Amino acid sequence: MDHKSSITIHDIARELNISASTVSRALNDNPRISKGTKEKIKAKALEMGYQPNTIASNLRNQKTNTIGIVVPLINRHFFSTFISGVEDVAFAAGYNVIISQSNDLLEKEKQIVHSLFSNRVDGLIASLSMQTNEFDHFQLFSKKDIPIVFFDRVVPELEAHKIVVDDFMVGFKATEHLIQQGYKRIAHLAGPTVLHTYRDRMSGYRAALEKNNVPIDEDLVIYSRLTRIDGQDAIKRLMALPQPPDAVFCGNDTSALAMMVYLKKIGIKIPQDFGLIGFSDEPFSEVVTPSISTLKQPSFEMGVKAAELLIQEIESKNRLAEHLTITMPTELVQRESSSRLK
Amino acid sequence: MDHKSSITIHDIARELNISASTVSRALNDNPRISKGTKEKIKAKALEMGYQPNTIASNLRNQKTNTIGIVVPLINRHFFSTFISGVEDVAFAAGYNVIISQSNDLLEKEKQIVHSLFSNRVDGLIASLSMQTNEFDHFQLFSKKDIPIVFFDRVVPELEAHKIVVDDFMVGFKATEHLIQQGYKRIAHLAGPTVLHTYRDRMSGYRAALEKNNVPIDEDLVIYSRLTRIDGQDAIKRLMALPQPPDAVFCGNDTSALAMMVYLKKIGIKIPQDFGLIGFSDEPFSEVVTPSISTLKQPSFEMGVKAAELLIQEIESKNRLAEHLTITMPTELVQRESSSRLK
DNA sequence: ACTTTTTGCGCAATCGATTGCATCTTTGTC
DNA sequence: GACAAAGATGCAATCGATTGCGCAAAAAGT
Repeated sequence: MDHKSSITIHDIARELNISASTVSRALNDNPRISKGTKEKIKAKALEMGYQPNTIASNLRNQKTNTIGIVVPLINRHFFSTFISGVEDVAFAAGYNVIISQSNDLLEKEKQIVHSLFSNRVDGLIASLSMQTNEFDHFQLFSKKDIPIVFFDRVVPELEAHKIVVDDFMVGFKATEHLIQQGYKRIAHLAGPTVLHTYRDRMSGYRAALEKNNVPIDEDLVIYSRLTRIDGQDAIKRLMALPQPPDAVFCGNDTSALAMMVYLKKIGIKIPQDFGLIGFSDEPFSEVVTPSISTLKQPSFEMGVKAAELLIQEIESKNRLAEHLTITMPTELVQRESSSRLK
Repeated sequence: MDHKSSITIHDIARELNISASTVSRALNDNPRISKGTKEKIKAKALEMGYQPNTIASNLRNQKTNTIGIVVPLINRHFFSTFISGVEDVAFAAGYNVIISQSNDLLEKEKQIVHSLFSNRVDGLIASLSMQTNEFDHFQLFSKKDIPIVFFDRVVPELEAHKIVVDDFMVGFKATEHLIQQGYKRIAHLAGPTVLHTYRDRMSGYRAALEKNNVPIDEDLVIYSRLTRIDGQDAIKRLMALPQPPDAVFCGNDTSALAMMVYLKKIGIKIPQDFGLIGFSDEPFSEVVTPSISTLKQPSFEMGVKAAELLIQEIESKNRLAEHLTITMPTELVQRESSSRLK
């Protein structure tokens, strides 16, 4: 009772005294098999508890019905929500999803991408690691014409489909909102500018200032990795300036929260004395006190879109000639931390 | 330029005028191949950009190096953190992770489990859906001796390994903590009692009350699904009682937060007039005001343990006769919402 | 010089499902 | 009744990597 070799179509065939081909065709509802035989076979399959071996089928069909996902870290609200969206669509379309996290390490990302390739995923959805500055590993896929969809962290160099938000507008809207609320000296905590995302947001920030005739002060722009510590360090530095800012547009909500905690501690009133706005609408942003204004990106929908696009590409015989870039809308969520005007 | 059939070991063999067997053995560092030949082959493989076809290998080896995960929803802090832990260990051990979400639907869970089986995952890690009250679909695995590790939502009926927290102690510690802080009428917002988890926590709650000679009042126990709405409804009901409680142990942090928001709104002071403690230490619990006391479960470590146990089972020739139940420690995180004593 | 052992490698089957082509039946038509 | 056209099913190759067994050549032993 240990040699539980699964039952195969051959076992069914033997029982019924027919050929395995017929069983295979019957199970796949091939019109060449008569109705009667089909029923007999299906009944037998059920009776014997037959479970198809997807591996064998995959090998023969050169298709795995599997999508690979690469993200820096699964355990982050944006990514897990995105993945949730992908999984929903993928499941409905009959695809499995293999997930790997790069931990923001280029080396691990490379390994993962190779592994996913060897596993012959039908398509790939990826957000680059923080370290990623070369892209050869993705060529594996493009060379074999396996579709890729990048999202979030993307680079223009990549010839592939992309799902992004309009980062320029993010920076612009956030900054202009602060201006409209009457803040005068608006700082910006930026992310690593190797990433386009952050460069664009910064451009938006500058553009909003310029448009509203607010002089740009380079002291008010700080570059970091947007962690909690970074936020704390940044706000300390900013408040230590001869002319400290009275508002900050933070590259994410995490750093905005860190700033808020510090400002509260040193007795600065938010939003009366100081305005804060973040990005991405983390779950905590709504429930902290004061609640944090932010720009919400449609994480789940981005995952849905990514999966839809990828699957469409996988299943269409003639691939899109152009590489699509889908820009998803962001939404300003005004909360207490930036609501100085009534 | 469209028939980009991958290069196989046969292609390498042809180029080198040797047999495919030799190539296979060389690539796998089989001692039967001479050093010189190995080097020649590996060099050629690299030159030709050979990428092994894992599918083919899997089929032949009857092993996929893949672990299946089933969770209700990826996009939930506990689950995504758990998965992150699994992925870490799995990757290091050379396993891929296929993730599916049941959306708390029994039907979807069944489909997923079948699909993962057909994909011949080497092992399964699962948390049951809220609806799950039958377990035949898991028999597929046990019958073929494929190891399963359940976590979080488990049921005693299942003959499989389990990773859990000591829910009784959770309830007990939370309740006793409130008692020690001087609260007198302690309510409990419980989850669906079909799940053992919640039954055990309730037992802990009752035990703590009994031990401290606090009479148990059934009006103070409310059953729900622990959503935000549930929390809000529950606290309204509780506060409308002739003798409302002065503290609540909530089945999770989400409902605790909902309660807090309501209590603040109606002007009740936390923790002076009312104590709150939740469960699971959501990211927001630390940063809301007042911060929410809670019991922290080691999500990531649970994932690590689950993966380690599963992989060990997969790779050991003789399986453990016994089914292990690993109980992970929880930690009381005392924060403002329950800190009445200085 | 002859046998035994070791070393290095190839043949062919295997994993389980799929499918082009061939074969055999049945039905239909004149 | 003869022959074509469907209709139903089987044969055998295929997907790509792995491996037990066998064979030949080289090395070691007597």
